[in-house]
Amino acid sequence: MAPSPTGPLHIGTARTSLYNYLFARHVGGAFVLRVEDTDAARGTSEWEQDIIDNLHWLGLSWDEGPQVAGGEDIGPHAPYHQSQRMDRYGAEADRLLASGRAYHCFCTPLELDAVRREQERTHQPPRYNGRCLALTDADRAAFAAEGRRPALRFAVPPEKIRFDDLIRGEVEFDNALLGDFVIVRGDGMPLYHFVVVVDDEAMGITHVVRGEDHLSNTPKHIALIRALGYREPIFGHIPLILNPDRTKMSKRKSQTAMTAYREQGYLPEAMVNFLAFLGWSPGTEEEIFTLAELAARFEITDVHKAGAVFDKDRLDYLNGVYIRTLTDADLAARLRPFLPNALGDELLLRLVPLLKERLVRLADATELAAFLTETDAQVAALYESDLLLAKGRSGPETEAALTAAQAAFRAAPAWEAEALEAVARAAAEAHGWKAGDFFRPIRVAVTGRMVSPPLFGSMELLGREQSRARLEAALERLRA
RNA sequence: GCCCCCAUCGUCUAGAGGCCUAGGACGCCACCCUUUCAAGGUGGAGAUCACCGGUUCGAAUCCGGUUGGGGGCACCA
Repeated sequence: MAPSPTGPLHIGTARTSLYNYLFARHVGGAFVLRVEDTDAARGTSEWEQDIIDNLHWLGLSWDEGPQVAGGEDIGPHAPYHQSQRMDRYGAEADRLLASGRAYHCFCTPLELDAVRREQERTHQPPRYNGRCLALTDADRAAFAAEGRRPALRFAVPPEKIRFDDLIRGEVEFDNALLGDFVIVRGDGMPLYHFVVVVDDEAMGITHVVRGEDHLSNTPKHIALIRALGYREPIFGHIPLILNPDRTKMSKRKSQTAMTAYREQGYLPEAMVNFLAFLGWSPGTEEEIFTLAELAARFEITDVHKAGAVFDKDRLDYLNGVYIRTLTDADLAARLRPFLPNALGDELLLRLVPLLKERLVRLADATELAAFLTETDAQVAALYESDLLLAKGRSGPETEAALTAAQAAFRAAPAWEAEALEAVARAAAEAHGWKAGDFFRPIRVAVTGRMVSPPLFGSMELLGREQSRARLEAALERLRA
């Protein structure tokens, strides 16, 4: 896997990494992480940090590569940062130049742009016109004297390239349709298509599993591989993850940063399960799998060819499923970052059973648990007196009901959910109200909200004093 | 424009010539359960398998074409 640190870990990159991981684990191979940081203008170590952190968060581990951002690379072919492998690229570029498979190009961006526009105007394919291929030594000397720094272009052999893709089967391209592309910039910086090929050889990469957006780059890579005398790896191009409108998933139209999902409280287990099924299925009706189970079942050749829309509803569903399978202690620990410190660990552990079935994302707990750490005044400020009214009931009627409830709670044998519920139900019946109607003003008074965790459990956790005080405050509000 | 890839319910998918009057899941609808919200249970709507031809006794599955969609064509990765 070779991410470029030009932004936070993208959902698509995460899925490609996952497939690489599953493939490598399934066949007993090595999963290699290489950082493609040749574009210094766009990449930052901050992004590398984000990428590595989130890959780890998903549970992916690699056999070779940087184990921590900024740390030392481990593996037999270190370093795994392209920015640290410049010597090798230089040497291989020289080889290509010496053998005549590549040549210096002195065209300026302006000139290239003009040519491209002219080609567009005359409906010609937009490719390099080969002008500098025919340069004489004198021409080159003249350009150099002008101060022009030549880029190195690969002279693409005009031949048909075919390869057997792990997922798509036999694919054929005609490289005669390609222009000679730049492999080293004028400033000496080697470019993607070139460094990828050099590194794959140097690192002994046998299988390249990447996004379908690279399918048409592959013939360039193969041409380069042949020119350099390298071994040809096996390629597999996985389908793209799509926006709802079926275009390639993008920041513009979807939430693509893995961090954002993590911050909302998606579980890595759910994300992995979800991502794995975007383009692959075990062929059965089972749908819940751990990473290890996926690795055991994953067959790269069963991966689909068509793109898959990122269906957030399904992710939400899966996340809920995973949350419900967590033990209370585990869920409490995972909930910790989403709740205020004022909510103690002991209280949190007692709260968890009340929340478990109600959470889609961990972050949903923030609102559901807020009533426990808000002050009585804050809670009272959350609602208007109208909110206390059960459907079709007046203020005085509700006041009477709430007064009856208050009295019932005072007589409760213990401040504990079951006892509270029993007395409340009895009071509701005595009052002639349906339980649901009777409970509504209590809920609003105690939590400040119409939606809350189960009422009596909530009151138990809140405690006798605060519950009574909030009930009293609501009563005052109704009298006013 | 050129090249390449793709095509089963709204979405993710099962399906490798007869088991398909196309199965599951999400979402949606209804009902049940129910203290709100959920969760759970039951049921339902939803796909002439993009279309047209062919091969075959038989095609969602094989072949060809059409249409539609997507991706790529940088001194980005």
